[in-house]
Amino acid sequence: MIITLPDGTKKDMPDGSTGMDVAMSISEGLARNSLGIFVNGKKYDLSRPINEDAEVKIVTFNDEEGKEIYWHSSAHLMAEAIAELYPGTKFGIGPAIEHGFYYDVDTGDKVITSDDLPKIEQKMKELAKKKSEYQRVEISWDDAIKHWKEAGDEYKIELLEGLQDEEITFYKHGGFIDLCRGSHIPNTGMIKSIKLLSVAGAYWRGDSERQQMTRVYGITFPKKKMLDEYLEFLEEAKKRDHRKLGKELELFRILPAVGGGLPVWLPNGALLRRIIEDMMRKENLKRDYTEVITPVLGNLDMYRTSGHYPYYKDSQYPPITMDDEEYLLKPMNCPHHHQIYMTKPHSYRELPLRLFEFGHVHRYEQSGELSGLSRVRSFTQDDAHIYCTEEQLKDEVRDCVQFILDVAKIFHLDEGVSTELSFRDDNEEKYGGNVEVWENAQQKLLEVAEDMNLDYVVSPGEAAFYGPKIDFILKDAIGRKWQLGTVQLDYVMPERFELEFTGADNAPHRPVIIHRAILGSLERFMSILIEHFAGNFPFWLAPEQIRVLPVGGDQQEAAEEIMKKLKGLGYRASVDVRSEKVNRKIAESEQMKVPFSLIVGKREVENGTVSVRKHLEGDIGVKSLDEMIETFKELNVPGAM
RNA sequence: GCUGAUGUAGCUCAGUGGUAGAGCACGUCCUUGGUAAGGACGAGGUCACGGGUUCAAGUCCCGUCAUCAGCUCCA
Repeated sequence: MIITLPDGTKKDMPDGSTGMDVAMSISEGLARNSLGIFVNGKKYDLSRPINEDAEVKIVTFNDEEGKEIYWHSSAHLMAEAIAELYPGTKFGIGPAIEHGFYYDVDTGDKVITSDDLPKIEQKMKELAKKKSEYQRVEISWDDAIKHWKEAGDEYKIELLEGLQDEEITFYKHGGFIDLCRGSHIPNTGMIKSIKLLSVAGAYWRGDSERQQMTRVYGITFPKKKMLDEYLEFLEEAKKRDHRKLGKELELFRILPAVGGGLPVWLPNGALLRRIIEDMMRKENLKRDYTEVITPVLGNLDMYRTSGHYPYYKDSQYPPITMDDEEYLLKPMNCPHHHQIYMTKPHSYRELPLRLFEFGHVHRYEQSGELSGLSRVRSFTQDDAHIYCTEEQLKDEVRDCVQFILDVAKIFHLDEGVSTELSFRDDNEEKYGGNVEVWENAQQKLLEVAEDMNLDYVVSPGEAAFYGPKIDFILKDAIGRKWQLGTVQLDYVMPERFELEFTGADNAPHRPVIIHRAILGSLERFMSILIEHFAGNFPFWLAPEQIRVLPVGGDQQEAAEEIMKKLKGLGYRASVDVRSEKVNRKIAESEQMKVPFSLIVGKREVENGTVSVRKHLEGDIGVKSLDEMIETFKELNVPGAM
């Protein structure tokens, strides 16, 4: 048979050769590190014979698919350990996840807690050392059912019932056997470094009506160094947690007295937010958007017209009734903007009309969902609606995409931007508008993605009910991905609100609406920004940019003069005149992550200079104040670092 | 919303049924200093809230609220 490798190389190998044979034929090193093989796109164990001509791809831990196989096998190893330690345990599912794996287990009366993790971890290490081979066993459905009935595991039986017409396989290693599609790594000995991370409750099949099982999370690596790096990454993420930094840097607080999910902005945070808003306002105006302001309440009928009410009742605050009229705390700005569009007749000459607003909305998120600034009940979107003609649509979408990319660059979030095109799923009925219009719109989005060279994936079934969209996924400084900007096409609202413009033919036409947000919600964006910069904001963003520190009492006046001069030039400066040692003042300025500390002692006063300490860099020497002001000027620009 | 954990001074946290604590922050005073925390004294508490058990509750029980982890949800 002919085996074709990913680089196109063809190898003639005997029928029945295994993935391991293929790996061996390439190099011994590869054979040692391979975790699985894809044969004509299907996952195979390395020990499974290949019986036909095939295109193959061997995967190692460096491949996403390799990690998936490795962690899935690790989940089996953990299950074996749990089964040995807690006989009678029933097992749900145990997949690989983005970082590691989990297994849902039902240990009956004995509940596994985090205190038990070291013991399980230890057992896994013992079992791994045995280098037990993972063996694939093909079995009939009836025999499979029989097996799990004997084992008394109703979860596996339920899984099997959903697999009646499929090929059933078991995987066996050491003393453990599991219903599993595979594939797996050759043997448990390849799992070297093991860390169990946490336990949590999880519903069987994700259904909150059903049995809650214990989900045990873990991660494994082929090298200890990789585990150490991962644990370091977790530490780093913890250090950057915006909830912790938000408190330490006095940016925001969530006060029980105010309410869950209702953050209050402290002076530093309010400043930071206004800086971002001012920058965004300028960027919007530059791109020919016009700003509008609409109230946080709106007549309920308007939301009935838009179709938002009552479908999304679950996430809305209950309506307020006044003078026999019902009002809703607005959960989105769209209908308000449509009403603004409707205040006067429009000519095709006015289009595209771009309305933007820092729209303050309220959504009643489930209590268990609330988390810092990432998920709140009161937040502000940098929302905009573009009313345009079908012909203008593509250009407008392209401009929105460029806008998002430009802003990502300003915040240094432009490395590794990816996008998701959310399209309709023709098997579902939730969508408004007709199919051809959708097809056309989706085609346009695809074209934009292609033209602009976006890194994109298409996700059918992820579209909003009113139209397809492009979502942007940005990567922060430590590689975590966040969904931020979104551009959504809408053919439904113009119909519902009967929006019109007069064309060149003097006849009424329907505009198309683009919904777009660059940052999404200011709150969420700022949580990401805080973590991205670890609180070390660049000069132009820092709420406090410069702190002047007199060394002794004699320099107090000179220091105050400097502070006033800087403030006069528009910088956010302060002075620390307390009768503390300069060491102490420096320590506190550094803790608050102020970008520049200007130390003013006897020598500096005499020479009209300042001794400059830059946050994260330390003492950078004595400079003239004018020279520093030049530096500040260069740094006080959005995007500068 | 569900499961579990947590809730003590502004912050971080000790406190296993018997007089509410520490460090930092805060105030006053001393100290006037040179690149990450000088000293003394002082003030500060509805131990989240409500109920219960007990001679006695920060501590045990129940409920509520909030926070955290995970699940479910996120138009």
